[in-house]
Amino acid sequence: MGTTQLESVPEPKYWHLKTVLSEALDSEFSVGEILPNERDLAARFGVARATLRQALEQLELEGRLQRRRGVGTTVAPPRVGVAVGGSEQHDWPGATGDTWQPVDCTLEVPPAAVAAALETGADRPVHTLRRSRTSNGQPVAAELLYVAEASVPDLSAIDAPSGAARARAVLRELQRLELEGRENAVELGSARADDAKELDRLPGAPVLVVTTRYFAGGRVAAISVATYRADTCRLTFGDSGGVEIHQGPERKAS
Amino acid sequence: MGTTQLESVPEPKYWHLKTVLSEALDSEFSVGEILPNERDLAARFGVARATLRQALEQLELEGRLQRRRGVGTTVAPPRVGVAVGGSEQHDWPGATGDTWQPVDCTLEVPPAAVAAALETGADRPVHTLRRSRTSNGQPVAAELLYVAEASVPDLSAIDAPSGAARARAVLRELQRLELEGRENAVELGSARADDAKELDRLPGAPVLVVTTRYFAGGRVAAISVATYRADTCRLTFGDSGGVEIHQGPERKAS
DNA sequence: AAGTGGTCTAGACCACTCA
DNA sequence: GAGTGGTCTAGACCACTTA
Repeated sequence: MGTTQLESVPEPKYWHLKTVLSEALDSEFSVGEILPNERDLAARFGVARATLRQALEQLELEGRLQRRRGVGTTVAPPRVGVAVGGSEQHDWPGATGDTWQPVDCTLEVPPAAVAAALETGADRPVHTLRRSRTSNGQPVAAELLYVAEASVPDLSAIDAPSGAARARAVLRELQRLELEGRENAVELGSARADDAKELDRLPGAPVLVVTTRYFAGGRVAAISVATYRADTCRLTFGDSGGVEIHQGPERKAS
Repeated sequence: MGTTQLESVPEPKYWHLKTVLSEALDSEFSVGEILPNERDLAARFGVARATLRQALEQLELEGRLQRRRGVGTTVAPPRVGVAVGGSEQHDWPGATGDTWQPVDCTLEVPPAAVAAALETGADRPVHTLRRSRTSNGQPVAAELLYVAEASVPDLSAIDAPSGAARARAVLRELQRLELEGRENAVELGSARADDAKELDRLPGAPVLVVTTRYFAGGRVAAISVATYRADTCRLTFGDSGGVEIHQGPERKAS
C-alpha cells in the first residue's frame, strides 16, 4: 500500500527528553552547576512535570544528575571508582589498609539466608557489625558484617557489650584465622530505610548490593552485605579504580 | 508541649504498598504466578494506578516481579548467579569454556573513552565484536568487545569482512597473546535501545554494566563493555554462583 | 516564608500480546 | 478485539532546605 511508515516506533517523550538533556549536560553545563527547577524545565520543554521527572530520574540513575529535596538538581561529578575485591582480595575485613569504619556491633539473630550460609542454627545469634565507608568525605557504602560466634571463640573475655570498640575487637580476632578465600556477588537493590539514612539518600534509592562470603576452616566464617550508592559509585574488581571508561560522549570535567 | 509526634515521618503510600506486596509475594504467591492487573490492584488497595505502579517498579527493580506489556505481571524466579570474573579470571574472551556467543564483528571508530583507554588514536577504527550471553535459554547480557587492531595483526589474510565468522577469527587471534591481567568495574546504567532489544527489555531498563580491561604487552589490548539485565542477574566474582544470599525474608521456591 | 524536589490523584490514550 | 502494561497530563499537597 501507499502508506509509508515513517515513524512506526515513535520515541517516548521522556526518552527523547533524556537524550536532549544529556547532550545539554555535556555541552552547556559543568559539574556542580544547578539546573532550573522542574516546573520551569517542564514548561520550557512543553511537557508535564511528571514526564520531565521521568527523564531526570533516568539521568540520576545513570549518575549524571544529583537531586536533593529542598535544594535543587545539580550536575553530578563522574562516578568514583571504589575498589571492592582489589589487591587486598585475600585479607579479612578490618586488616590494615581496610577503608571501612567500624560503627557498631551487636549479637543478633541474622536473616534466615545469612544463617543458612553461615551454617549456624536458624535462631542462633551471630556477631553483627555495622561499618561505613566514605570516599572524598561522602558516604558511599553501608555494611552489615555477620561473623559466626564459632569463628571468634576467644572474644568474650575482653570487651564491651556493643559499640565500635566491640566491633574492633571482633575484627581483631578475625585476623587470627587463616582466610582461605572469598567470593563476591553484586546485584541491584533498593536502599532500606536505615541504609538510606546512612547513605544520605531517600529510602528506595537504587543501590549496588555486594555480598561477600569469607571462607576459613572449610566453612563460611563470615558474610558481608555491603550497600553502595548506585548513583555515585563504580565498583572495581581489580587492582585500581583508575581509568574512566563509560559509554556515550565524554563528560566535561569542569 | 503536649503534642506527641506519633508519626513524625509518615511512610509514603507506595513504600508501604511495596512492603505489603512483598510480604504477599512471600506467603501467597509462587514463582511464575500472575498477579491481578494494575487497575484491579490499585482499586483493591485504594490508591491511584500511578502510586501502585511506583511500588511495582521497585519490586521489579529488586527482581521480585516481571512485567511484560500486553501480558501481565508475574512473580519472578530468584536471580540467576552469573560468573563474571571467576576461575577463568585469566583467560581471554573466546577461550574454551567461554559462555559468550559471538554475533557480529565490524571495524568501527569506538566511543572516545574506549579509544583513550586503548591508546589508539581518537579516530582510528578498532575491531568491534558483538556477543551475547544466555542463561537457561534467557538472554542475560549483551557485550561490545573492542580489540585494538595492533593486538591482532595477523588477521587480514584469513577472513570475512564481518559477521560471526569474522568475530571468531578475531577471538582466535587473541588467544595467541599472553594475557597479563584483567580488571573489572561494575556500575548501574540504563539499557540503550539496541541492548534493550537484545535483552528483551524496554529501552531504559536498569542494567549492570561490566567494563573489563584486558592487559597484554604492557598495554590495554582489549576492552569489553557488557550489559547485564539488572532485574534477573546476580553477578558473581568468585569461583561459583552457588548459594543464594539476600536480605529480607526467604522466597518460596515453588 | 519562599522555593525546591517528592508524593499522589483521576483521568486519557497508546503499544503490545494473544485468543 | 479484549486486556495488559507503558506513557502522558494538569493539577494538588507535602517534606525539606535555606535565607
